[in-house]
Amino acid sequence: MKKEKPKYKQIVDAAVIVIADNGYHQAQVSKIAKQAGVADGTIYLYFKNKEDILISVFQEKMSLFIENLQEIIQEDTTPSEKLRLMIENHFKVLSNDTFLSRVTQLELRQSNKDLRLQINSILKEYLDQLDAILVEGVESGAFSKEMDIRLARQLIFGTIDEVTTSWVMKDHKFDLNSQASKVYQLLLNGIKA
Amino acid sequence: MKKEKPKYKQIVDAAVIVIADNGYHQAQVSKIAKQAGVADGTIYLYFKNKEDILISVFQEKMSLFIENLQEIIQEDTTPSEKLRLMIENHFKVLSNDTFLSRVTQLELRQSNKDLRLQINSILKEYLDQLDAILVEGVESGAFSKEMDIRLARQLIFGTIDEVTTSWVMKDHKFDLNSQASKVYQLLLNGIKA
Amino acid sequence: MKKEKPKYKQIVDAAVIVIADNGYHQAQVSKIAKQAGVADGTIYLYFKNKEDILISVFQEKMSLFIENLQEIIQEDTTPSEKLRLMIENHFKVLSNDTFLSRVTQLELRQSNKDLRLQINSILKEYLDQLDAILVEGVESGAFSKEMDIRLARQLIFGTIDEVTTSWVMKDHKFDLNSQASKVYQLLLNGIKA
Amino acid sequence: MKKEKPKYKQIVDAAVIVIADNGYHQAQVSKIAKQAGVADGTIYLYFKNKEDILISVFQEKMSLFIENLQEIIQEDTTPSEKLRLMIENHFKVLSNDTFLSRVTQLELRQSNKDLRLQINSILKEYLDQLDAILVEGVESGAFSKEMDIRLARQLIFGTIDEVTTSWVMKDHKFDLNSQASKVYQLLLNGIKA
DNA sequence: TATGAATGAGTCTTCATTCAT
DNA sequence: TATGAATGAAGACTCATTCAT
Repeated sequence: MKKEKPKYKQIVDAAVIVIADNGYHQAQVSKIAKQAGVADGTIYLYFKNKEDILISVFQEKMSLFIENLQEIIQEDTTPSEKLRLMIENHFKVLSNDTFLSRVTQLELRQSNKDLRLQINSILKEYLDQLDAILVEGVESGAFSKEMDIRLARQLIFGTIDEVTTSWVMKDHKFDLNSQASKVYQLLLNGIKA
Repeated sequence: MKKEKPKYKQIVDAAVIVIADNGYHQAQVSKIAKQAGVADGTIYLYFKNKEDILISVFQEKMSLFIENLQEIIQEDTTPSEKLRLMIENHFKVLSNDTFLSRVTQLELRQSNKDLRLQINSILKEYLDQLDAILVEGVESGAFSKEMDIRLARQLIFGTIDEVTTSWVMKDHKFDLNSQASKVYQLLLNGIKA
Repeated sequence: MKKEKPKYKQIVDAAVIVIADNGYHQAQVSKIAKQAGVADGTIYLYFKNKEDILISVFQEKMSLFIENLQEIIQEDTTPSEKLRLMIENHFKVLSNDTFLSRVTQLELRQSNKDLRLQINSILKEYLDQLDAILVEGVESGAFSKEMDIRLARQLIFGTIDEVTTSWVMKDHKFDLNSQASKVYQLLLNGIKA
Repeated sequence: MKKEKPKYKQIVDAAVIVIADNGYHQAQVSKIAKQAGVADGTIYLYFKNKEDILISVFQEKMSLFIENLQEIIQEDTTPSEKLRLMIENHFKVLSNDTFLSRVTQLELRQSNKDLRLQINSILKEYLDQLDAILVEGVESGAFSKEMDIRLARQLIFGTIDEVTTSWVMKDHKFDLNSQASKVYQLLLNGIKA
């Protein structure tokens, strides 16, 4: 499978760096190829077109969130604790890779509607995991029975995303990880029973 | 002042329609000129460049939120009630102009970092109003004393924005206004004392 | 009408020269623009795309044949004489413009099937004129009553085209005009009553 | 000799099919290799470059005409009869292989001047055979003494080629073989004594 | 002989902006 | 003020050919 070949990963990683450094609109295929140490044409042996590179970037990096999240959910903890771990994990992954955080919070959002629809469908898996936590919480009585799951999801994801974007736009000047417990507390208040 | 001349408004309104109809990347200056009923060159008598048009679009339309919000704050109501009215107002303004909602939630976000920084500085006035409500709420004892104002602002704005974007991406299929009271309740829970 | 603007003709004439000099596959749009003395982008104010330039070259230049031919047919002469004049005219037009002859006999034939279908539909008007002469000749008894019009047209056009192409491929080394009477005699023998 | 190796013929036959199916400009080396069941690189063990493949296609397939023609000429018949048999043979060979007819009449003509010069030199052998018939006819008194051999050759070849191309462009909709006697008659009239 | 992954040169087209009128 | 014809820079993608295995 092509995704397991080293050059595939080489190019995806190069794309993250080039986009973070130059911005989405200045991330030419030739720059990505140069950063990856391959010829321009080689890109097209692994990706259908430029859009395909960007989708793959998101797909590959999103898995960092999702894989961790699955471990957390499998653990034998309460829904509230799962939520806290999810927020901590989200902030930790992005804190550890400021290149990636620029790309996901700022640059990739400059793509057109088609690309964003594709990104959303990748994101869906993450949001589905979040929904599962919320449903479990309602059923266990930890979260409010009147709660609208979709709204709660938008509350949580919207807040996390806004906090993260703000952190990136302020050039990572404050410590994102240390925000986690306060964000958790605010969100938990909103949804708890 | 140039902003009061009829052609200035003509061009800004034309830009909203063209961007909503064609998307950000397909909103060429010549299309905006045609929609506004002026020559391409005339645009440059009123705007420095294309970016200047887009900033002006945001600036002009943002005032819809801010003017209403000021009336609300001036009213003699509790901070919680002000928050509720602000959410309702936000949803109402966007519900009334689906063209505008497409433009602010989807299309204008495809701009580059510089443009978004400018947009953020316009947005700041709106967020400052929100901060004022929050401060008032803390001082009056309605909102939690431990609350971090910045985080609370991100909680509120992030959630409103996420709900709205989701509504636009689902082609306005559900009624945004009717979400207001549930969103208010969730957010209030998060921040109340 | 856009075809009357000087730049339209400037570009068509430039295209003939560039194609004749460099060959069909080496006739880049930028070369044509340079030869025409305009910017690359200007080409696209007058032509939809590169293919449109090539079709226009054929269209504009084909009219040289057709307009002359109409004068000849309107004259009060016998069908045989009309045929003779048509052949002479064909050879004369191409003899007078060796650039054009390279382009029509060699270069434009390297185009893909779509373009050639378009060229054929332009050519049709010319062949219709030829058919008219043939029909008139059959009716007047000058040409054989058993003659198949389509075959006769292919005999005449095929021969003229082969003679001309051969002249071009031999770098115009012999005098094309002086072949006219012999070609006429051969063709007339083939079709006369 | 490499031309007798099985893979050589495999590749030439694959090229005919690929060109007929996809057109000259869409006949990439990799498609030909795939159709032939060999690796891309293997092509270059048997052919110098892509042009060499195309020349070989013409060379190999042209022999179909020439070998038959030699048998006809060796027979003890009159020059007029030889001409008739040559026309019939030409039409028959192409009728029997519509793939080949597309390739020779339409696709291979999209090649550049160099390739066409090479093709012409291969064609020369065929035209030389035709010349021999014409000379014999003049000497035997069957064809006109004033006849210009080169013009007569262009009359005959140009007509046959035009009829055939027309048949291909009309998607082989009429029966080419049945045109032979009428074409023969027209041509004979043109050149007979 | 045979493979096929890698190479990298080459080009059409768009569109924000200008400037002579 | 207003016009709109003209400008020209910039970039994604293809495919014939090579060469290490």
